Amino acid sequence: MVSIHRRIFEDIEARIMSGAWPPGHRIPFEHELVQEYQCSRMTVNKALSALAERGMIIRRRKVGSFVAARQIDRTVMDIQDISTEAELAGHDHSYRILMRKIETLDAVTATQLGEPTGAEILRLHCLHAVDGKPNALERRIIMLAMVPSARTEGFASVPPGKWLLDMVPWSKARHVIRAVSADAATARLLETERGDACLTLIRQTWQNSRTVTYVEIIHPGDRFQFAGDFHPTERGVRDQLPRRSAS
Amino acid sequence: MVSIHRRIFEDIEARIMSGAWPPGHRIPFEHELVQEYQCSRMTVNKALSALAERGMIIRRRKVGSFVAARQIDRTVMDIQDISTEAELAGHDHSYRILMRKIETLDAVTATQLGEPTGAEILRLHCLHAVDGKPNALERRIIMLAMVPSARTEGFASVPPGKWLLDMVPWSKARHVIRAVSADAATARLLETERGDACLTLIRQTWQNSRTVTYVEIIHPGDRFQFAGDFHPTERGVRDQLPRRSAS
DNA sequence: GACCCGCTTTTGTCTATACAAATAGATACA
DNA sequence: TGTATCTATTTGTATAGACAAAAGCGGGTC
Repeated sequence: MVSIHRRIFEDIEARIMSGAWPPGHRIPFEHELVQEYQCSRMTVNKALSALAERGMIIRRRKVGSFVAARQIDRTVMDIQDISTEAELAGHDHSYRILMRKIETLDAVTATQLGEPTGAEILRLHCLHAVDGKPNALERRIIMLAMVPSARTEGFASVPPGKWLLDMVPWSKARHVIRAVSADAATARLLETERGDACLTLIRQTWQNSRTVTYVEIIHPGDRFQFAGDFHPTERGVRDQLPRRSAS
Repeated sequence: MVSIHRRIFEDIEARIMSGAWPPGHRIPFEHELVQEYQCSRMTVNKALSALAERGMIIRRRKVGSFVAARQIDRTVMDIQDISTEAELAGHDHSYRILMRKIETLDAVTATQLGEPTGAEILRLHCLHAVDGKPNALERRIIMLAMVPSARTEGFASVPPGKWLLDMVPWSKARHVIRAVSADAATARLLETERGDACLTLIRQTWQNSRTVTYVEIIHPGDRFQFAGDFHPTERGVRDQLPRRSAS
């Protein structure tokens, strides 16, 4: 037994997804749907508001509701913690700390991070392995002002990524994915050849516009990829005017 | 002037984002918020339902509402059409068709795509340049059964990616990002060195579980990257039980 | 024509009320 | 002890009615 607003939502969603109602098509007015489904306007309103919130339709007073334009240009990527990912896939994960050093931010890195030069940081290098084979090299900077407890944490039993996630509240994250060639040191650690293509994920995490941590995770290109699905139901909200076509 | 349900939503969101209400923390009951905001329960319910829909909180009857566990593992990536992307950034975009051939699916590719061997396809190779410099090599397969009008389209003025987007309804897309080393032919076309790291985007688009198009877009690694932001407000919905801690 | 005013339509918000569904916890019972 | 049942609490859904806000449209005036 599904609720009425859910049924209205799904009926309309199905018509949009199938292409029966193309972008720009006018959705029936609330009072029309009230007639069709024999329910109150609040119920219809709830269904249409939910569709609008998901970006499937655009609503405008006095004008009506319209199927939103398609967007293929946004996709939701699963970018997980390495240990979590390995566990989910049923693989064995291990890691070891290669370097752990407290220092101050040099000018170049400071600019790159948008933080003041001289700020105290913890620099961590860490090698991850999945099923015994090197899978990722993690190079991390933790802002000690934001995470004072990192000063005494040895990360012996919990990897730094996971530890930080549980420890520190954050409000924004930015990811960048790059392809780079392995330099000699990286190749040696990842047990691959110098010059081989590597997939690098860079993640910077903020809390209230102050950096919490910055990390580069370098994966061997022959053992790693990122994947993401896009369903039109997840389309992002974007300002767009309804087309005046097909009604 | 913001609406009441919006204000409740934002107040709670702010407390979650700041870390004042950590994961597992119990949100006040609806009747408590009714008291606090001096409004009806429907209004409170709307705010809390919206928070639940966004995955910020978990609600359970007779138990209450709780701050959901943090998820950093999903990010929204902008993966745009090459020409659109260049235009947005104020650059000049051009392309030329390297190959355009109608053939039938061989067994290997058919399996890879999950389509029947022997299906008629249009195979397209296309080189994109931004500000005169090669920026991407596009290798595309279009299923002619799904897009019959592609048979006669020359793609002289509209690049295939854009043309398809406007032409064909689709219901699902899958993206994969990989790092690969350039082979000799690719390197020559992209004006880079053989063996250089390249960032490859693979996109397969379906309509009702039938493939519409499959494309590999190979970017030179020194001229390209993907970026995506994650805001906790956009966190995905996932089944999780409330923790019994902090109340 | 350009501009302003008021009418009408459509969506947005809110209330007070009602009952249903889920379920934790208490109670009765074998 | 374990199990079935009852009860109280909380969220989920729905209703009818009301007014507000946005905006297209037409009419009137200059």
